[in-house]
Amino acid sequence: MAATLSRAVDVHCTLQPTSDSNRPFFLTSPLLRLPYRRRFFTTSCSSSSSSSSSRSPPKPPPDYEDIHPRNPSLSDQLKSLSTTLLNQTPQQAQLLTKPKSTWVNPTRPKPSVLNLQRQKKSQQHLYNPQVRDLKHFARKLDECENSEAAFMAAIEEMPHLPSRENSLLVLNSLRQWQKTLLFFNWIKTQKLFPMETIFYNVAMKSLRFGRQFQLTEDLAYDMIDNGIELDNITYSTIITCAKRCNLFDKAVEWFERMYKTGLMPDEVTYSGVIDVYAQLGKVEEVMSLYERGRASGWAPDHIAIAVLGKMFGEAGDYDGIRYVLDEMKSLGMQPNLVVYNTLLEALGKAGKPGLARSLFLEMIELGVTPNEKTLTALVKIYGKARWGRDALDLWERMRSNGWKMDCILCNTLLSMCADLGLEEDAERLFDDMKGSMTFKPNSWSYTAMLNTYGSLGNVDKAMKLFDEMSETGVEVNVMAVTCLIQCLGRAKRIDDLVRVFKFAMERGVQPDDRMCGSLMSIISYFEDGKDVNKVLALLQHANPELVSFIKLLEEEKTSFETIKEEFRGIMRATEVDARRPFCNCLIDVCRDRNLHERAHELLYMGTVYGLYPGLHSKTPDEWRLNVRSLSVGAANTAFEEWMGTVTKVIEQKEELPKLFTASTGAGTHKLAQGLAGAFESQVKKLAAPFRQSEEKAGVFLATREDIVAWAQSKAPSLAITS
DNA sequence: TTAGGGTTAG
Repeated sequence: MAATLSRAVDVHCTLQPTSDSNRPFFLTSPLLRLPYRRRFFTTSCSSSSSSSSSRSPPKPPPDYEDIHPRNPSLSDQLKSLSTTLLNQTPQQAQLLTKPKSTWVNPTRPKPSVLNLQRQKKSQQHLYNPQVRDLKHFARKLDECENSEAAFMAAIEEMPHLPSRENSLLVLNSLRQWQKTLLFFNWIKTQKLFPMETIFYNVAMKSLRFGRQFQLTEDLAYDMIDNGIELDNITYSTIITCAKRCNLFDKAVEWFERMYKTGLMPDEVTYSGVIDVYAQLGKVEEVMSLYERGRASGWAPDHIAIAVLGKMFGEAGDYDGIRYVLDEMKSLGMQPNLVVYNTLLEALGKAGKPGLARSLFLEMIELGVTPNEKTLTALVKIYGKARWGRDALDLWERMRSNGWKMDCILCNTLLSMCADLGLEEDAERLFDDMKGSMTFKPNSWSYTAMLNTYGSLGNVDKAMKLFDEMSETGVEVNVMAVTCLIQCLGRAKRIDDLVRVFKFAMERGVQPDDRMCGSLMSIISYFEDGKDVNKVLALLQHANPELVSFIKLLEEEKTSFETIKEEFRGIMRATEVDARRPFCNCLIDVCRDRNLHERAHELLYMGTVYGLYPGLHSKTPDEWRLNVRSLSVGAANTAFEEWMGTVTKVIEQKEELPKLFTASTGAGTHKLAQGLAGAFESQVKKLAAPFRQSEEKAGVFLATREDIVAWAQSKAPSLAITS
């Protein structure tokens, strides 16, 4: 079986990044030979543990796409743009065909992908003495019944003539998109003046607020049909409307259309589109657009910078965040509150609590007052990092400075209490919230409290709180139930667990993958017996396929081919975030039942499907095994597999590094709690020569010499042949 | 503040 894992590792490390031929025009253009791209996108696949390795995905198996559905490729999306559309404007066509000359010959214009001059809004807001009457009228229209008849009756009472200015004022004052549309159509039929772009733009803004993309697009087609000019405001409104409706392909489509008509985006439209790609996680495309804009002389503003920062945060990409900070420095830009908030959040997601703390201190020093979002980000970071002292210092600072709190911040503080096991602080805040007029505890607050009690094993308090939640009319949701189930499972109170589960089902709670994961982990606490069957019955209700799969794993005659096929089906049907926990639990279940071979097969499958990125990494001097995201059973399986591979390497007399390292983590993360201890006993069981590092907790080390001696002691034939 | 873009919760 050792060979299976080394096969999987090979799959990870032999693939080169995708070639330029598949990239859209702005990536393949020779215009783009810029530092960022060199640094980030030509990194060849390496097995080192540097952050670049996360950008070198393993070669997926043939059915990978089924399990990880992707958005349509950008090159497909932008094919028309690259091959035809841009060529339609002579200047741009020249840029694409003769790019070099634009750089070497300063007399030629600089390549441009955006208009540096932002579109001006019209300055026609003259003093209108009828403003009050018209706004009052708009309010009445908003309040009238949502039917055409009621609207037509109400419109009779328009206090002044529906002149261009008066109509525009009313249109702009309406809040409900239905009314905006009715009023828009009405003024159109009145034909008192020609409909200009601004009327469409105002109407679209209202439709965007109501997330009505189809109607927005209909208006745009109406403009095209009637020969009314679409300007940058129109396009950016359409694009952001599509974005808000999660119709990213539509956003790209309208951006393409804009170039097609020869209109150049200004910085607002441009950063809007960059955000579209950022939200799709298309980092390369974003950076290409960004760098091309920069090459055109664009000085990005706070909004564009925040878009980049958020994108790198979502990707957990610290190098990217550094790039954003460097960009700001070179632009001479001082971050504003939103940029600080975005970067704090990003640093949290990239796992850099210390840098987040420094950035927060810098922001305070510069006199920027944090808001609820700033504090929420920081509280979350300190909680997840288990930085108790920093968390409590910050909380104290919040109190003494009288910084404003909102419901999300309070709930984040409660979650932090759960992370840090601060029962009394949580109870105090929870009681304050109950007494507050502004925000009462909601299902998030109850869930955080259940988590606090759960993490401390305070089962009775958790049960009592759950009763209170059910009685006070707070929505009993799947997350709260899952927290309580975890707590009851750990306490092995299975009958209570069954009761809670049934109650939740009666209340209409829909089990999700996270809940199934919890049930499965509880199954792995027990080797067999009545309790397991009780939990299996619940899992059967929540996810029958999973129970069938567990039974299949337990049957000796099941072939590896069947396991592979069924595993694929299970993972395909599972939410991305729950796939690794599922695989971990399944491995644990197998090991508890002494099905070690099965456990290895599952680990192999999990590795092939990319559930354990960074499990193995190699440099010439050091081979590492990182089991921090694995359960105890999965970590033990991975360790056995690793040692098997190493033995094989010794057998084949291939080169070995000086040092072998296994990281379990030191127990700051919930999953890692106990992992180091469990790992140590596994090492002892195998008599493997790993010792805990004295400098770094949760790291185990072994030298080449020790490993070779150990392997030879286990298989004397190795010693004879060497 | 009155036609367009960015930031908070399992």
